[in-house]
Amino acid sequence: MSSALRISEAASIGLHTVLLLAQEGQQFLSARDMARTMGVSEAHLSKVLQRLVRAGIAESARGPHGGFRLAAGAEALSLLAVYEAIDGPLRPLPCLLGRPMCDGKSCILGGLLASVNEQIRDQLASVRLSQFLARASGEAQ
Amino acid sequence: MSSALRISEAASIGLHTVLLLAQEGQQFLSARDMARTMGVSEAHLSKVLQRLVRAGIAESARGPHGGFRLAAGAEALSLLAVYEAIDGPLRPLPCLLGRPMCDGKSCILGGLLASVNEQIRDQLASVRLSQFLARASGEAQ
DNA sequence: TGCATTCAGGTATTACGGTACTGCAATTCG
DNA sequence: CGAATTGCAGTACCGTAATACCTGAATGCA
Repeated sequence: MSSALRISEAASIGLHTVLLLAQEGQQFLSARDMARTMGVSEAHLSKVLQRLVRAGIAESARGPHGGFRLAAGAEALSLLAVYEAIDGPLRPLPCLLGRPMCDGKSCILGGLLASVNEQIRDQLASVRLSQFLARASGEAQ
Repeated sequence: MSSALRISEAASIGLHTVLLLAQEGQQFLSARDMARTMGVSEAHLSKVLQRLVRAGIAESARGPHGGFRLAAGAEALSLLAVYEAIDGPLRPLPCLLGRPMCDGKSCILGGLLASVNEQIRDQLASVRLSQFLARASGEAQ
């Protein structure tokens, strides 16, 4: 009974994390530091970071002075790619389960929800990580 | 890891139910019939119907030949009102929990998600139940 | 070579949504 | 007028999924 069209907290953390990493450039950031910066639990963040690494969006280094940074070429990625790396692919959202009622003709809700979904997709896809890149060398955006 | 921007099944059922009721006009529809029509569980539908009644969107009649129908004046309502009666108010969606990071300046994600949310709101608010009203007296739409 | 640091994976816990059950009111028929 | 049937209303249970925790493995430095 609580909320609305929900985006998972994990996805939110992931998006913010990627932004942080982009701002840091080649520098490594530890999970602990990022957790403090964002004010989220380090445990939860770690899990999200694992997803990003496995998806090839970030890369990790262990040991002292280790941490995470954006993988090479990740600047070209969109926020949509990041989102899908965490929460899985963005579903087509076919209406509901409505075979019996909404299959034949185009259900009003189906059309409506589909268009909303398209808009979300477009918005996420239109933003690239390169917009937030702050080069360590000093070259501003 | 499963889905995406999610709309609850309860909300979907509620929206469809209201459409069904609108098409039926003054006639009462039993929960069982509607459940069959939509292909959803009667128990779950009942819960949704309770919400609609308490919100003043639908009205119920007990006993034989009872059921549910749209409340007087409900034709003027929008799909947004129906949605909020079921899933609660549509949150402003402030970003995530991001006080520490996103409070001061406008967070990029906050702005993005907020605009998406606005679009959803507008879409839902632009559709009125009267569009689906089929008068029992015979006057076509 | 040993120790401190940090990531990696698996495991428990909590919260939410969905489901099922039981109770109450109204109507209709005998 | 009374009883049984019909159908809504509220409550309680259960399963799933998201979140928080905990232990282990690997790396780099002294």
